[in-house]
Amino acid sequence: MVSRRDSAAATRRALLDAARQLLDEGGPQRVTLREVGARAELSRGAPYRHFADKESLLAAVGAESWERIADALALLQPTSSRKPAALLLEALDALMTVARVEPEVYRMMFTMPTREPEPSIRAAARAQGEFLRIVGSLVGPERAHLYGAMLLTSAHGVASMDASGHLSPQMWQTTPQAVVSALVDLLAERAD
Amino acid sequence: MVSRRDSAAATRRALLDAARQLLDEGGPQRVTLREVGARAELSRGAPYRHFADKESLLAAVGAESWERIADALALLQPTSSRKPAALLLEALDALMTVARVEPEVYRMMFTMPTREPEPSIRAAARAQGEFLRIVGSLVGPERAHLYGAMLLTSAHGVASMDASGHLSPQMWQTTPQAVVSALVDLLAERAD
DNA sequence: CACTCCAGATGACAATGTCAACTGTAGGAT
DNA sequence: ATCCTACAGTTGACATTGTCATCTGGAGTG
Repeated sequence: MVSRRDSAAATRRALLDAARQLLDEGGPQRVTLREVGARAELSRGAPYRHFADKESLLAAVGAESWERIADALALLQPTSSRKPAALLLEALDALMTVARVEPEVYRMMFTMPTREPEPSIRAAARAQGEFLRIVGSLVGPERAHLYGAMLLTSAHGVASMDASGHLSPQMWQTTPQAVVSALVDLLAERAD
Repeated sequence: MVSRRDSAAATRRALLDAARQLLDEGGPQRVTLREVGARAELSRGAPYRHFADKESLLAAVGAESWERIADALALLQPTSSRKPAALLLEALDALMTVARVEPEVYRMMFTMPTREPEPSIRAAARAQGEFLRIVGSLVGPERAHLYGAMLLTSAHGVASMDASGHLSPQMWQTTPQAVVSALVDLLAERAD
C-alpha cells in the first residue's frame, strides 16, 4: 500500500538521485530539469512540485552530501583499537573521498547559495560540529577550534584544488592524503 | 592611430572587463553574452569573435586573475626589512584577498574546465612556482614541496569555505588570516 | 458518493547560447 | 589608385531551457 505521502517522498528521492547522477555526468550544466524529470520517469515540470527551482534542487543534493558526512562522522567514536589520530584521518578522508569520487557533487556542496537558514549550511555546521569533537579528542578542547579549522580547511583546500586540476602532481609531489597526514602529524605532536 | 590589432585587443579587454564586472555582480548566471556585449558597447555576437564560447570567456577571466597573482608573487623578494615569514604571509594573503574582494571571480579561478593546456592551469602553475620559491626561502628547498602544499591548500581552503559561507564564524572563532598565520608559525619553527 | 487537495502533465513564453550569413573596413597586393 | 582579402562586428534564426499558468486525475476525507 502506497500512501500519497510515501509516493511524494519516493519521487522526491528519485528526483534527487537523477539530479545527482546528471551532476556527476557533466556538472550543473548537464542537470536540466527536463532530463531530471525524464530520468525519474516524470514530466518536465514535475521537479517544481518538490523544489522551488533548479538552484534549490542542486542545493538539496549538496545538503544531502553534508548530511551523509555528518552521519558518517557521528559514527566515528574512539575505541581501544582506534586511536584519536587515526580517527581524525578517517574523518578528513570522509570529506576528501567525496571530492575524489563525486567531484561535481563535492563542488556543489560549497557552491551553493549561502543565505543563513539554508539546509546546506546547517548540515555543514552539523558535520563540522562532529569534526570538532573528533579533533578535540586528539588535541584537547582548548585547541580544537584553531587546529580543527586548520585541518578541515586544509583537507578541503587540497581536495578542491586536486579535483579542479589546479594542483599539478608533478609540481606538488605529494598526494592530498599525504598533505593532510603530514599536518595531522604536526599537530599531533603538539597535543601532548 | 588605432591599428586593427590594437582595436581588437582593446575590445577583448573591454569584453573581459564587462564579464568580470557581471561575474562579481551575480555569479556566472549573471554573465550573459548579450549583456557582456552591451557593456562593451557592442552587439550580442561580438564575444564570439574573441572567445569560443561563454565557458572560454569565463575561463579567461579566471586565468587573468591567476596571472595577476603570479605577477604579484614574482615581485615579492626577500629584503633586509622583509623576513621570509612575512613574505610568505603576504603571498598567501594575495590569494585570500581575491577570495574576499571578488569571491565570484575567485570561484571561477578553480571552477574552470581542467583540460591540461588550459591557460588557467598554466597561469596557476606559474603562480604556484613563485609561491614555492617563497616557501623554499623560509623552510629550505627540501621541505618546500610538502610545506608549500600544506600552506597553499590551507589558504585556499579557508578562503573558499569562508567565501561560500560554509565556515560559520561563531563555530570557528578564528579568521582565515589567523588560521593561515598559525600554520605559518607552526612550520616556521620547524625551519631552523 | 461528493468534495477537496495536490502530484503530475501540458502549453506557452522569455531568456539565452550558438551559429550561419552578411557587411564594412583596414591594410596589403597589383 | 584600385582591387582583394582577412576579419571584427552585426543581424536573423533556432534549439534549449527555466519557469509559470492552467489543466487533469486520483487519493484521502466527510
